[in-house]
Amino acid sequence: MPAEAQSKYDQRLVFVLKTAAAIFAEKGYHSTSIRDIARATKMSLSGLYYYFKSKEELLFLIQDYCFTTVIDDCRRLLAGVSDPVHRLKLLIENHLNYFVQNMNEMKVLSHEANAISGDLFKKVNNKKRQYVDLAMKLLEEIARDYRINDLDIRVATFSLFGMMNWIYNWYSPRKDVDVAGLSQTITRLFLSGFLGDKRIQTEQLETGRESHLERSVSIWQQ
Amino acid sequence: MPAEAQSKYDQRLVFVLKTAAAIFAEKGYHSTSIRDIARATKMSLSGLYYYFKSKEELLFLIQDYCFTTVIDDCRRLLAGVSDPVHRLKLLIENHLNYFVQNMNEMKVLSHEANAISGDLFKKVNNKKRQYVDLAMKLLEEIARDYRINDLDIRVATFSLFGMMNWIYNWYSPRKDVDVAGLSQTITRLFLSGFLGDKRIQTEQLETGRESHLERSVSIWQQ
DNA sequence: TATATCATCGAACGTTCGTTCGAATCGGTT
DNA sequence: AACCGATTCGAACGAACGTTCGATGATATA
Repeated sequence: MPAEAQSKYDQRLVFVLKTAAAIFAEKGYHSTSIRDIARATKMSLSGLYYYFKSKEELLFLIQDYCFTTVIDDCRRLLAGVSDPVHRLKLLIENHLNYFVQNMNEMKVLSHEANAISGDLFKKVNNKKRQYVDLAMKLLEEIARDYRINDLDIRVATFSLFGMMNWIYNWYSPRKDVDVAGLSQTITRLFLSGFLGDKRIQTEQLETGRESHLERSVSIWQQ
Repeated sequence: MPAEAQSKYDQRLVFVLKTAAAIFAEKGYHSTSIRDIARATKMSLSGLYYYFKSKEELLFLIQDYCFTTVIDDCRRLLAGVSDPVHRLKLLIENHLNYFVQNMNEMKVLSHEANAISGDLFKKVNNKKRQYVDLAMKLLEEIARDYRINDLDIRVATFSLFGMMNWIYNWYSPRKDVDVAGLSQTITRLFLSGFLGDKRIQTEQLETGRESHLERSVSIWQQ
C-alpha cells in the first residue's frame, strides 16, 4: 500500500494495470486486444505476460485492486462513527470521490463485472457482496431509527448504487460540478428521498397508478 | 406497430432481434458470435445476413427499435398531462415498466451503448438526447415551480436515470418486488428527494464535508 | 569478471471470428 | 408445370485474436 515500499516489479505492474484500465474504459474489455495494451505501454506482446497469465487475470487484477481500496478506505472512514446517517453519508462521499478520481478503473469495475468468470468472478463478487451488504445494513438501521416501513430496502440500496455507479456514463470533470458538489447533490437527493416527507408520497404520487401500465407492452411482446 | 399488420419478413426479423437481444444480454455483445445467434434461431450463419448486413447493424436494430418504443410510449402517455410532477411520475413509470417487461433489449440498450459507432451510434444517441432532454426539462420546470435552486439539475437528471437503468444489474422479477412496487419506491425516492425537506440537507448533511476527502486518493494515483 | 535471477522480446501456432457468394429451396402466381 | 422473387443454406476466405516458447538483454551479487 504505501507508495514508497513498492518494488520495481510492483510499480511496473501498477503502470500496466493503469494503462490497461484506461484502454478498457475507452474501448471496452472485449474490444481491447493485448496488442492494444502492448502499443500503449510500449512493451512487447509477450513481455506483458510476465505481469499476468491471461487477459482475464489482467481484468481481475484491475477490479480486485480497485474494489479492495474502495472498501478499505470506506471501512477506515467509518471507523468510530456510530450514527448510521452519518456513516451512510461518509460511504457515499468515499464512493463518489474514489469513483471520480479513478474513473477508468471504476468504469471497468462497474461495466465489466460480467466479463470475468469462474473463481476470479467469485472473488470479486464476494467483495461486492460485502460492500453492498454494508450499505444495505446501514439503510435498514436508518429505516428502523426513523420508522420508515414503506420502502423496499433492497430497491433503495440498489437505487443508491445506481445513482453512484451510473456516473461513468455521463460525468465529465471538465464540464460538470466538482466532486464535492456531486457528492452533496447525490447525498441530498438520496437521503432526503429516503427519510423523505411522507406527505409528498401519499398526496402527490398516489394518483392513478394502475391506469396506464398496459401502455408500454410493446411490439417486443409479439 | 400493430401486430396484425406485420409481414412474414417483419415477424421473422423481430424473432431474430429478440433472440439476439437475449444472447447479447446474457453474454455481452462482443462475446456473442453470429454463430451463437445462428444456433439459437436454428438458422444458418449466412441465412441471418438476410435480415441485417453486419453484426453492428443487428445491434443497432435492437437498440433503435427499443428506444423508439420507449419514447413513443412516453410521449403518448404524457400527452394532455400538464402538471410537471405528474408528467415526471408517468415518465418514470413508463420507463421502469418497459424496462422490466423488456429486460433483455433494455440491458442491451443501456450496457452496449458504446459498442456501436459511426452513423448508427449518432442515430441512437440522438434519440437518447431527446429523451434525456425531456426528463431534464421536466426537472427544470419542477425546480422553478417549487423554487429549488440548490440542486444541479444535470446531476439530478442522470441520478434518476442511474436509479432506473441500473436495475438490469440486480432486479429479478422472481425474487424482487413487482414493477408497480419498484416504480412506486423509485418514484418516491427520487421525487421526495428532489422536492425534499431542506432541513434534512442543511442540518444533517452539512457536517464535516471537507475533512476526509483526501483519504481515498489511492495507490492508483501513484 | 563470472553467475544467477529478473525482465523483455520476436516469431509463430492454432483457433475463432465476421462476412461473402453462388447454389439450393420454398411459396405463390401464371 | 413452368416460373419468379423471397428466403435459406454450405463452404470457404482472410483477418485478428490470445497465448506460448526459446532466446536475449539487463541488473545485481559474489
